[in-house]
Amino acid sequence: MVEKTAGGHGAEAAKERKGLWSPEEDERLYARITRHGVSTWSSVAQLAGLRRSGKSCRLRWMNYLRPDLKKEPISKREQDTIVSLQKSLGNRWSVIAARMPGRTDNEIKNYWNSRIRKRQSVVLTSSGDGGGANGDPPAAAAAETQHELALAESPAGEKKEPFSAAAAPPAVPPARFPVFACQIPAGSAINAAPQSTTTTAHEHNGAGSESEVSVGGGEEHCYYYYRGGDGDMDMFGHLLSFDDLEYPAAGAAGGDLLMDAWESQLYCANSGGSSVD
DNA sequence: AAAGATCACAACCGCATCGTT
DNA sequence: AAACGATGCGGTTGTGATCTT
Repeated sequence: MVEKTAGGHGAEAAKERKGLWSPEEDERLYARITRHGVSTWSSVAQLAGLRRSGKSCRLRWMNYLRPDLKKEPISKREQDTIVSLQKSLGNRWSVIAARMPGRTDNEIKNYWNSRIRKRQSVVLTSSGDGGGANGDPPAAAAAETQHELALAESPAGEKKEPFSAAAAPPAVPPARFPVFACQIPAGSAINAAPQSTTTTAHEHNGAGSESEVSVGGGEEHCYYYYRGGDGDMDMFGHLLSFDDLEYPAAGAAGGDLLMDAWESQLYCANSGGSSVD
């Protein structure tokens, strides 16, 4: 249940709100962070006039408001990667998410828990108890489920957006994060390239007018952001689409090494610093 | 058409870790 | 070295939407 008094004034404003975020709260948080960055999350909550904990603000930003998040459903390739990485890394969702630009640990975790794990348990159950009561031959059931696993696409439903992040100016990550910007020509391949030695932390100006190009590699956390200035986040998503990247077949032997190679493609985009126009 | 069941996702909670003083 | 506060992470729960009967 969402109170409709978000951000309301008055003496009781000190009382912390919980539950779903209202569009107004989202807007306040988004505006605050894009204009001023983050010193500490508790101060963000306070300065944005939100009756939320810093923790809650951080979570909302990381999982929902961050402009570099992908909006489209998880693709088959991404699903394969999740399966592969979960197999090699276990439930280290943040590590898995770090290898999947635009996806959050929470999103991946939810995806795993609600779909993949469920399907895998079906496979195990089917093969373990002799096929179940519905008469499906176990092998066929397993195969069917595996096939489903392999082909499953996310349901078509679009995520609901309380306000249009896409209409907002290109935002920048909070100041305290390691920040690297990558600008990649539309349609260009992203190749494994020698790591740039240039890493430029960007200051937040909130105006989206910056055009600095920086490429950083080997960092555990990496933000890419598009500084085209027209606020087109779809372009952003296109440029950095997971499916545009070439990577070794998931699930192949030596997954970690292979994923690292692939990861390096992600994090070491073509240098050259061409801009996006 | 209505009620109940199921599903997907957002958010919270508690603990661990890290950085600062 | 210890204490404290902030942040990060993974597990779990709550809520709204959708599907089924």
